[in-house]
This record gives sequence, structure tokens and C-alpha cells, in this order.
Amino acid sequence: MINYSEIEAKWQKAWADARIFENDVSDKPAYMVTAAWPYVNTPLHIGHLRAFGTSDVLARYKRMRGFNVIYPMGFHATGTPVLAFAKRIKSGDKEIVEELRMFHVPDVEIQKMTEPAYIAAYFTNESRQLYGRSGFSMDQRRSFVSTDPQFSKMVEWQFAILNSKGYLTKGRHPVGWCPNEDNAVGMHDTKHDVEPEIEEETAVLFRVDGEDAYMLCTTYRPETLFGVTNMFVNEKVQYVACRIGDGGKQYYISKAAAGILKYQTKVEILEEVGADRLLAKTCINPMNGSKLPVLPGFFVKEGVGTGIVMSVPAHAPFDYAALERLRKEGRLQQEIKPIKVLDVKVGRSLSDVSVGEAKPSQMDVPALAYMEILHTNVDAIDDMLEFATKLEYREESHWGRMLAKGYEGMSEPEAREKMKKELAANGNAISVYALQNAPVYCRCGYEVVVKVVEDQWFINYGDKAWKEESKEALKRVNLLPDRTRNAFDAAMDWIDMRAVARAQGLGTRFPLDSTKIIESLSDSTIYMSFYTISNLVKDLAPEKLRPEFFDFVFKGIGDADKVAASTGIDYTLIKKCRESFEYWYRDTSRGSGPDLIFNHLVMYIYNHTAVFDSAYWPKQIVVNGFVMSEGEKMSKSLGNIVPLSDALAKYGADPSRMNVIAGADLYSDADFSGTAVRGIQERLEYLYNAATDLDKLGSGELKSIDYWLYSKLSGKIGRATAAMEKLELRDAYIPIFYDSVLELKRYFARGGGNGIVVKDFLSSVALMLQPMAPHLAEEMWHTLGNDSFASLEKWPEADKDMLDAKAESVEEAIERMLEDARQVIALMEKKSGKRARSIKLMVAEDWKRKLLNALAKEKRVDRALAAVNGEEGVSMETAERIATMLAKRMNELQPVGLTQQEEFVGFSDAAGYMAKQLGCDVKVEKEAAAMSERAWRSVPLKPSIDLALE
RNA sequence: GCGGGGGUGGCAGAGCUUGGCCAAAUGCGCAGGAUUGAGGUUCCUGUGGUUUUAGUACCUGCAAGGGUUCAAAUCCCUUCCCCCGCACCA
Repeated sequence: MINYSEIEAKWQKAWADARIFENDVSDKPAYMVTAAWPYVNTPLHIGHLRAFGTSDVLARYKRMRGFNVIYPMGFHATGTPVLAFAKRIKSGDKEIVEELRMFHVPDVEIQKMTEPAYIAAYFTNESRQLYGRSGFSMDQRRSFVSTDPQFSKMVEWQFAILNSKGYLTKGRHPVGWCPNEDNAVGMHDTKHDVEPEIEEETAVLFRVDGEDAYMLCTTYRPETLFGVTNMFVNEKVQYVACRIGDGGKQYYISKAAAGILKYQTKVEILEEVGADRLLAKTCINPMNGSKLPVLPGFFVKEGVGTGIVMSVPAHAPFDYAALERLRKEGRLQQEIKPIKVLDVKVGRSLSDVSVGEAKPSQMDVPALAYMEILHTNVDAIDDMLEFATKLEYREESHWGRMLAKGYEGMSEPEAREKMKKELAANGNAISVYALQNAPVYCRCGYEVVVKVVEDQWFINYGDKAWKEESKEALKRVNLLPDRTRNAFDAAMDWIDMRAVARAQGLGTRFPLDSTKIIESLSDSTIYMSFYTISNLVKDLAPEKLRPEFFDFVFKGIGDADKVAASTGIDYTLIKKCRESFEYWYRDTSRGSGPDLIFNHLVMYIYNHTAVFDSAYWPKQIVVNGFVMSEGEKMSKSLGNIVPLSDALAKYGADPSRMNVIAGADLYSDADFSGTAVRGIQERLEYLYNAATDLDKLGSGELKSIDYWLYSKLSGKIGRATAAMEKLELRDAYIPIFYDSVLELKRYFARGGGNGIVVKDFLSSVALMLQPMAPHLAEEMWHTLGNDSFASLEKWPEADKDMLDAKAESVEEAIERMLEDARQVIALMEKKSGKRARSIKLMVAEDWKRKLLNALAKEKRVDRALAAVNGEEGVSMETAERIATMLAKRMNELQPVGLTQQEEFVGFSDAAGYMAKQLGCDVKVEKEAAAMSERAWRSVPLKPSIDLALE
């Protein structure tokens, strides 16, 4: 058994003592690897091992390829989460305490986490230790936290540039809002961590007949306005007459709606109005002027929309049901006929029930038809009606075609957009916001509303010139994997105004409004560049880090003399910072998760184009997938999140790394599973034991199987290197790791045992294993007699001269031979009931090679036959039979380079091995010498078999 | 709804960019055998379906349907299903 913790501790200490991962400016080409930093309230889990480990593998690989590499890592602490975290701890929130206990955070520590500073300190410290224990080759001197005042100075400088380019603009913006605490709420502030989803709704104005006032009515389907027959209000609800907006019109809405709307716009309540007064009124349809009676609707809710509903009985089951119920109760004075406004294509409706089968009455009232399809009726419970509504809504918006004048033939979504525009243009509608997933509750218990924040600051990612420049920058980025490019392109097009100033949270003050804090994704778009100087400026007084310092260091503006004079920073330090930035920031790789493509990563590109010269724009972005646990998605609710510390302790760093990082393609999700990790451990152990047992092997002249092993080695270096360049780590580590084990096993089984050959093989394997399993690779490397660090060695080069097609084809032929022989033996033993005693293999004559090669080249039987006609010992009858046989697989035919003699020697050498595999004697002979009826059937690399039974 | 990704053996997952040599590398699981006092480990063999056979083969299969082509998992169209994101939130 390998003692992982012992080996890991040994090498981690050796690396740290030798400081081999702390690098500075040198003559070597520079390479900088960064990965998206973790948030300081998150204990690290196995997912982080994937994200940071992938970057570590890249850093380690690049080091072996001759680059001077740094892999720095900082911490994110800005924004609201750490404040919310402290608050929850303070209030004794059980959920969060449980979560922390799952990560083995001691209770004494949890109790101390009432201050953001302590939380940040605790987790940064824990994380740094875990980085070390994971074997990450990080340069820890460069670590910093996003709340560090020196870093803040850089963010201020960055925002001054954004402002000078006109990218900061002001406007209004809807946010989730807690009326009780009077501040914005995000996911972290709500009960059960739900994100308040804000949705824009169209509110249509229905003028009240004979009044200069309107009933306001929100709807998702304004295109059905042509089908409105009446209005619904709820008899039990309190309504108000009010004015909305500055100098706005007079409206009727529910009192509850007024209470919500006042967060979005000015609402001035004129008087309270009972439902009975509304029921006495008549409205006018703004689209066609038709008169609409106001009726009581059982389903109307005061807090949903405006508490007033436009009734479209032809297309809304609730509306139809409400009218029918009124009719039954005898409360419907006038005849109300549903008006159909859209039709569905024949054969495409009602959940696959053909429209043709529907009754004419159903055709006129789709709402009724959908109820019937679901075997329900107008007296059904609300849930059933809701279900019918959703079904109808979905099918009509998918397949519906408009009937109304001016909209004929349009799809519903198309008509909706047109209608919205028309209504807005004529002043017949206004936009209001609502929570799509209402009700959402703040942690304090109050229901969240939508507030429209005035004077919100935005970063205008919609700026045309900026967008173009950033798209250009994206084109130049090497995306790994490249198939994320579509997502990046889409993200580039989509990103627009982004609110940037927040009232709350940790972080840098917004320069244009010092009462606000810069939103925390926006303060982290160019932070990687700060790693190039973070170790140099961390002890400087923040106020010295004036804009001219950053101008000089990051943009080369001005000169060091003057900057030194105005800032008081040492001249040589300033020069050093500039030098460091120029050196490290040219060739970079940015690692991240797929969830960040649509925010962080596009903002990263945008901000680089805004701030830096093009030589320092992003060069490579790596997007890695998530990690699952035993086939399931990791989540708090399932309680199956694997803490990184657990994985390291239980399985060791190297096996865990291999499982999580090399266990799946770059962009696919990996599965952390016990059986898989144990499988990896067994193989690591096999390779390690092979290295320690090397002295038991002999030496001597190289045999065919030795050449085969060299050939395999050379091939795998080529394959692995190609895969590593694209960071396809699974593809790389199958040949490096899994195949190597199989090949060594085969090598020994085939009688290989040359210590020099095995040492060469293992040396290369150990080096290629180094990026992924660095500890064990170091240990193996030293076991093999080396004194240097494997971490600093050169990546092996493929030696093309070692590629030995003949040796490989012999081995492949032997394997195929065994398969065939097994089939024959099984068949004959079953048939005869006797055991196989011995097998004679008859190797094809040289003329058959000529025949096969001619056939492979010419692809024609006649020409191939002509090529061997007249040769010594050739029977044309046999030649024809063989040629016909081979021709069946014409496309697969590969020329054979091996002579009969070579093939004979190859099979003869393997006779013992084959005998062991088959459990019977194996003799090898040349075809002509074999004196067997079956000898003629031999084909190059496919000897004929003669089986003798007992 | 919009945007992005996907659907291949019992499972995970290659192959799709550049059509044929290619369906399924590798691992897990399962079955049989060897080793072992037993279990585990390890080693060997088998593992989509079917037919045939003293082996070198054939048929059917890559979500469903259609098309292009001498040839389609791969290109095109239609439909269905699954996952992720949709913003001020890290």
C-alpha cells in the first residue's frame, strides 16, 4: 500500500523549502495561469479541486514545456454574501451552522463568525492550507483579497477609465426589494435562497365609459385584446382610484396593487372605491371601441396584477368558467359570446388530439375544448383550470395563428410584440414589473416586492464600439474547449446595461457616488493583472497608489521619475512593477466554470479591451465542467457535497486529482466516485511498485517485445502531448496512465523483463504523470534514481525512431490470433466433447504478402493475382480463394511489411505466452512446411490454425 | 419564451469539425474461471441483438421521422425529450 499522506507531506515540504513555484521576472518565456477565485464564505469542496486542479495541471505542464510559470490565487470577499453570512450566524441560523459542521468547521470557530473580517480570515487560511495539501503549484506570495485597500485603488483607477470612455451611464432599474428592511434583496437574502425573478408585464388601459379614468389591467397575452368580452373584478376586494406617475391619468386598481406599485412609480391615492362601484361601470376596449361590462370574477386576486382582469373567455378557461358560473347563478344579465382570436393549425392541437375530431362548439371556444380534453369542466377546482390554462397557453403560443384584422396569420409571440408596441405608442398601455415566482419572502419575513431604483449607475456593455472591440478581442482568444465559442458569441451579443452600484456590501466605493459600493462581479474583471504586482505593493500605503502609478505600470503612460515624485513610491519599485506586468501579462490563461461565461468571462474580456493595450488582452480561456458525487449532482439539499479536506484525507491528493480532473473531458461533468478513485489508486500503486521492483529485472539484448514497449511509449507521448496542448486531460491521461498499466502488464506477461527498457518507460510515464499526480510522480522519479524535481523536468519528447510498426503489428496479430483460437477451441470442444490438446499455427508464405499488398494498393482482384502469377510455389487456385476472401474486406486492407520469417519469429517467441493463455500446447510452423490440409488458409498476420483434440 | 449545450450497450463516456477504413476506446457494473481457509484484492475470459460457422462473416442497431449521397452516428430538414443560463446575483 502506498502511504499517500506521507509521500504528499514529504514533497509538499520539499517544494515549499525550495520555493520552486515562486517565480519572478527572468529570461525564460513567461506564462501565467489564473483561475476564478473562491468566495471567502465557502469551504472548499471537490468541485474546487477540479477548477483549481485543472489550472494546476496546465501550470505544471507549461513549466515542463520550458515556461517560467506563475499560478497565483486570491480571494473574493466583496459584495453582500459575507455580510449576510455574518448576520445569519449572529441570528443563530440553524441551516448555516449545519452546513459548516458538514465541512468540519469547529463550533468555536462558527461562534466567532459574526464579523466579516473574521469569516474572511478563517476561510482564506483554511483554503490556503488545502491548496498546499492538494499539491497546487501556486505562488502564494501573490495572494490577496478583493477587500484589500491596495486592490481597491486599482479598481478606482479602472472605473475612472471606464468613466472617461463614457461607459458609465445612469438610469432606472427594477430590483427585488424588501419593504420592511428597505433594501434590495438578492438570492442570499431570501428564505430558501430563491432568486426574485423580475418580469415585465404589459398593463392595458381600459377607459371607463363616461369618465376620464381607466381600469388598469395587467396581462401576459395582450394579443388577445380583440377577444375581450368584459372585465372581471373581485367583489370582496378593496379598490382605489389613484393617479400613477407624475401628472398621470386616473386609474382604478386594487388597493393591494397600489401598495405594490408605489415602489415602481409615484402612486397618489384619490379615494377608496368598493367593488360594487366598479361593477356598475362599463369599459371601452382600446383596440376596437367595444363596450365591456364589469362582472364579478371568483378567481381574481387583489395582489396579483392590478386586481382587475380583462376577460377573454374564448382562450382563458378561468374567464370562461367565471362567466358560466355567473350564468348558472342567474347573475348574468346580458348574453356574452366568446370571441375567438386565434386558431391552431389543423392536426396540431389539443395535445395531439386532432382538431378535426373536435366538435364545432369546441372549435369556437378553445378554452372549453381544453377543459374537455382534460376531462374537466367549468365547476372544477382552480388547480384543474390552471392546468388547462397552461396547456392552452403553451399550445396556442406554439402553433396558434392570429385571426384578427391586421394580425392575420401571425404567430402568437409575433402578434404579442406588435400589439405591445402599438399599445405603448398610442398610450394605451404601460409597463409594470412583477415577481415571476411570487411570493418570495425576505429572511425577515416580509414579502419581496419589485422596486424601481431611480438614478442607478450602469456599465454600458451595450456600447457599440466597445462591443465591436470586445468581439474582436474574443476572436483572438484561444477558447478551451473551442465548442464554448457559440456560448461566448451569444453572451457577447446579449450583454447590455449592467447595474454597477449597490447600496450595501463590502467593496470599493463607486467613484461617481461615494454612498454606493461597486457591485462585486464588476470589481473583479481585471484583478488577474494585479497578481503581477500584488507581492510588490502589498506593504505600500494605499494612498500612495495614485492613478498615475497604475497608468505607468499597466499602460506605460508617463515616466517613473515623475510617478515616484508625486506618489512617494520608490523609483526602482515602480520600474519593477512595470517590468513585472509587461513580463507576466502577455501569455495568460484564465480558468473558469461554464456558469461564468455569461457574466464574469464576458466582462473580463470587455474590461480588458477598455483598460489595457491589445498586447495584454486575454489569450486563453479554459472552461471546465462541474463535479458530481457518486453520479448525483452535489447540492446542499441532498447533503452530498464532498468537502475537499475529506477527499484528500480519505483517498490522497493524487488519486482525487486524477478522478476529478482526468475523469471527464474538460467541459463535461466529472463524477467523484469511490470505486473510480480506488481503481486509480490500484493503478498508481502498480506503476509505483514497478519502479521500486526495478532492481529485480535483468538486462540483455533487446527482444521484439522490448521494441514493442518502446514503440508504445513513443506513440503515447505523441498522443498525450497533442491532448495536453488542448487541455483534453482525459484524452491525455488514458495513454499516459491507464494504457501504461495495461502495456506493462502485457510486457511482463509476454516475457519482457529488461530493466533498462522498463526504466526508460517508467521515467517518461512518471514525468507525464507529474502534472496530474505530482506527489507520486516525484516519488517515482526519485525511486528511479533521479535527484532533480520531476516538477521542474522537461516533458518527454516522442522519439519517432522508436515507433516500430512491425513490433506493434506482431503483438496485434498475436492478440487477434488468440481471439480466433479461443473461438475455434470453444466451438470444437463443444462439438466433440473433447478437450483441445494442441494447436499448430501456420504462417503465410511470402507470396501471399505480395498478393495482399497488391490488393491493398490496386483494390482489384485481377491485378493482384497477376502480380503473383508465376511466382515460385504459387498455386493460382489457392491465390484466387485467398484473394476473394481478402477482397471482402477491401477497405480495411493494410499493406503488411513483415516477411514470413519475421512473422514466424514473432509468433514463435510468443508461443509460450499463447500456450499459457489458451491452456494447450502451441506450435508455430511455416505454411509450406506444415503439411496440413488447413495450411492454405493462412493469411499474412493471420496464421491458419490446426487444432488437435485429445 | 429567448440563448447555449446535449440525446450513442446495464451505466459513465469516445467517435460528429474533415461522410467510407468505425459503431463503441477506456472505465464501472454484471457473468464465468483462476488465486484465496472464506470474504476482499489480484489475474484471465465474456458482455447490443441475431443467424451461421473449424475462426478471417452477415443482418439489425447511434432519440423519432424524412432528405442529400454510390456511402450517414457524422451533412440538411422536421418533431420529441433532457440539462444549463436569463442579470445587478456570487
